[in-house]
Amino acid sequence: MKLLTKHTDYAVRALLVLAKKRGEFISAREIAEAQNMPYQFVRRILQQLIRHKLVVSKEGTGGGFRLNTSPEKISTVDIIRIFQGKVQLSECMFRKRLCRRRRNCALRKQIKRIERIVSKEFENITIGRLAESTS
Amino acid sequence: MKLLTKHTDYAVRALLVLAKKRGEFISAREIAEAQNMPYQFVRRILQQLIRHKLVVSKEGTGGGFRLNTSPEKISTVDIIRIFQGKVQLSECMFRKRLCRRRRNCALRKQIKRIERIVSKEFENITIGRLAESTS
DNA sequence: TATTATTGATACTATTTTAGTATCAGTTAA
DNA sequence: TTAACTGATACTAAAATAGTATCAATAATA
Repeated sequence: MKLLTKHTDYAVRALLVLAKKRGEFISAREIAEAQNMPYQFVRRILQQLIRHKLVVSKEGTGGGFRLNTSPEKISTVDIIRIFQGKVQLSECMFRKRLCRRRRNCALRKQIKRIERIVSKEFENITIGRLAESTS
Repeated sequence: MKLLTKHTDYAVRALLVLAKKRGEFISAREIAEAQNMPYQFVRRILQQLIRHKLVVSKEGTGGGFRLNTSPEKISTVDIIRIFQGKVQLSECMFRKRLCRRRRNCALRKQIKRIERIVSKEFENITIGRLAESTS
C-alpha cells in the first residue's frame, strides 16, 4: 500500500528547494540536481505547479522558478490533489457505475471517515512546516 | 489517490458473504454472484485467503469456503497487508537505496505518523463490525 | 463407476498508472 | 548571436492492477 507517487514526492521536494531560497529564481536544472531527481520529469512537474499557481517562472538565461505564495500556504494535500487526485480510498465504492451496492456498502462510511482523517493530516503538513523542520 | 485495490475490495466482500453464512461452505461461484464480482478473480483471491489462514476450503461437489476464525478477529488491515503490502505512504522515503536523504527527509516523520493513524483506523474495522453494520 | 460440481495451481493477457525521456520552439541576458 | 533557460507536447518504458483460461485433483451423488 503506497500512498504517495514520485510526482508528489518530487513536487514536495522541489517546493522545499524553492522555499529555502525564497525570492530567487531557481532553474529546473538546479532543483533537480539539489534533490537527485530526473531533470525532464521535474520540469513537467514544475509546469503543473505553475498551472496551479503554486510557482511562477521566468524564461531565458538566469530564469527559473519561484514560489508564488508563502510556504505556509502550500499544504501537502494540495500537492496530492494536483498529482494524485482527491483523497479517496477506493473508487468503486463511490461511483454508481462501478458499484450499485453503494448504499449497502459496509465499508463506505468507515472509509469516508478515514479519508477525512488523512486529508486533515496532510492539510496540516505545509511546505512551510517542512522547510522549518529540515532547515 | 486511491488507497484500496479491487483485490482488497473483493476480499472484504467475499469475507462478508462468508461471515453472514457462518459454518456453511459457500462456493466461489456463489460468492462471486452475490457481490457481482468476476468469478476467476475471486477464486484467486480466495486461494490467497486460504494461504493466510483466514478461510478454509472443501473440495468437490458441495464444497466451497468457510471462515477459519470469528469475523471479529479479521481486521481490514490484515486484508490490506495481504493484497497491498504494509501500510506505508511512499517507499522512497524509507528504503536507503531509493533515497539517501532518509534522515533529512522532512516528510518522513509526518508520514510515519499518518501511516500509524491509517493502520490503527483499519485495525478497528473488522469483518465482524462490517457484517453487523450491513446485516 | 461415471458424471458433475467443486477447489488447487498456475500461466496468460489486457488495461491502467506511474515513471521517465526527447524534441523543438520561444525567450532573455550577456 | 549565442547560451541558458522555460513552454508545450509527444513518446517510451516499466510496473501495478485487473481479469481470463486451463487442466488436474477431489468428492458427492446418481
